[in-house]
Amino acid sequence: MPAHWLIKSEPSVYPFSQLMQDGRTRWDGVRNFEARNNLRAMKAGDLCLYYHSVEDKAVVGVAEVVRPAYHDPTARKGEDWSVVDLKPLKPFAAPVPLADIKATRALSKLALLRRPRLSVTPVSAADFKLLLKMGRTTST
DNA sequence: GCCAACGTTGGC
DNA sequence: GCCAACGTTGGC
Repeated sequence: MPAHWLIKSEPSVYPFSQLMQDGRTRWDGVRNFEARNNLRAMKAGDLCLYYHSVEDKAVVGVAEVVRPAYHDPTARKGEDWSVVDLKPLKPFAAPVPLADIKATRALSKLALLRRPRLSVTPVSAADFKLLLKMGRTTST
């Protein structure tokens, strides 16, 4: 059973469409201890909801972890940060806006709502499934 | 080890 | 563009 996560990116920095074009990317630049620890808990095959912060404020797709955590080559010398490699899986047929997530009682425990500044958060299997459904994206 | 100051994030 | 929230840093 793969675990589920939600990762955030500002679309002006690295949108999901760019991940689609690239086919694969190194998820670098995470500089928060808790987010880093979440990255380190990821396994190949885990599924990540891709959330666009700031400009879109919507979940826009699903990505898959293709390489588990390794040292972030963009970290300053001596600093201990991690990255994973991701590939795009599916764009949402209907992006799910933050406002809809907030309006959905069943999602009230979602870490995105409770820890809005954390860039890598775990998602329960049930919440993941519901968000896929809200995004009208059936299979991964 | 506490806590004030600072920087960053991200919703509004 | 503003500002609240919060993680991090550094002086004491």
